[in-house]
Amino acid sequence: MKNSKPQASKIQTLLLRWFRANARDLPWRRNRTPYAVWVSEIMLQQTQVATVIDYFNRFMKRFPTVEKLARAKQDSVLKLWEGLGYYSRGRNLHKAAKIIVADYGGKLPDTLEELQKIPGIGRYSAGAIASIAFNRPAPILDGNVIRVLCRIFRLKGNPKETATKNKLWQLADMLVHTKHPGDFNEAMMELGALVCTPSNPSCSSCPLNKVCAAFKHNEQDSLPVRQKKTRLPHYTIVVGIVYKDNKILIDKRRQNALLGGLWEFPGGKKRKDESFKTAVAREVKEETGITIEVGKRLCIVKHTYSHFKITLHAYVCEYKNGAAKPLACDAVKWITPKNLKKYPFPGANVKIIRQLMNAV
DNA sequence: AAGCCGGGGCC
DNA sequence: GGCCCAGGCTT
Repeated sequence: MKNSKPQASKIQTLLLRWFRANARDLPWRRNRTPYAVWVSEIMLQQTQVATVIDYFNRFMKRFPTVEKLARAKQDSVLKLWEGLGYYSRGRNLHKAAKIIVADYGGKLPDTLEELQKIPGIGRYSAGAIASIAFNRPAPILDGNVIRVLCRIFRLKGNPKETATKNKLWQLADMLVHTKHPGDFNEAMMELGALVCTPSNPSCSSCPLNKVCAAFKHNEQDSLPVRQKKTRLPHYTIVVGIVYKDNKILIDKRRQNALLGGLWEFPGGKKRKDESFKTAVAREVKEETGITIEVGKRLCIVKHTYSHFKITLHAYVCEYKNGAAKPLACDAVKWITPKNLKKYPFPGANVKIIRQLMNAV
């Protein structure tokens, strides 16, 4: 580590020069207000730039200020988040907007410590907002920076482990440019996204190839080290499209559950010892209390999450009796088919809705 | 420290 | 089909 200090200014100079010539024109770089930086950083958590752009533009158009966001209904916020994933980000962003208006006079705090008290803002996002929006010399460490640092310094520890992560934070802190911290941090991420990519990095055109220890030893393809893969479990899910007087029953998932706050068709895991139709009737009864008659299967939908896979079997059903109540969910509602698009649904349910519209 | 939380881009 | 992504929260 003793030799890395003298390299810091060289790395800074090379990287900033490269960034000024190669930075992408991104919506959140047009007008770097703290609010815009904050929204973009939350959306960009574990989500690629290309995916975020349209969501960011729609969100900023609908909620141009923190006050507008604070006054919004959660359904409106989640509707704009539909399809983006990690919905706790949307819920926390909304919750945080209310806190910022109520406790911070409508202005985002400008220190690392205060920023990390805001829901949804951790060490990375606090550093990103502090450096990019407020020009404070705070380090950041995201997937891109981890990869760049592991290669430049030829770090062979597992980045998932705390000891390695601490070393990386230390390096990021040592390197961050005092006068241009935001540009430097963005440059590190930009390099990771465009040049120092996970596979087939463009080392020959990298501005840092002269100072990169991994490149020197031709180890850029094996760093950072990654851990072993595990097989994803698979579940069979049944759902009911329950009709009553040309209306369909939907329920709102519990806030802290997977896909919390989103609406869905009632259903759940099929047991091994029961038929599909029995499973649909049982799940709908357990969730909403009503009795139904299960009709024909509408479609089969496959969907992969981070930690498991599901195959969804959707059945068209007819309401029989009982009053729908939110027994295992936060709310239930009978809505007309054309109102389906007004509610936020998980991706797998959107696939079903698409099939439903095609069938009509 | 480990598990949980989505969906899409890319190879 | 697997890896990765401008991570944070909970236990």
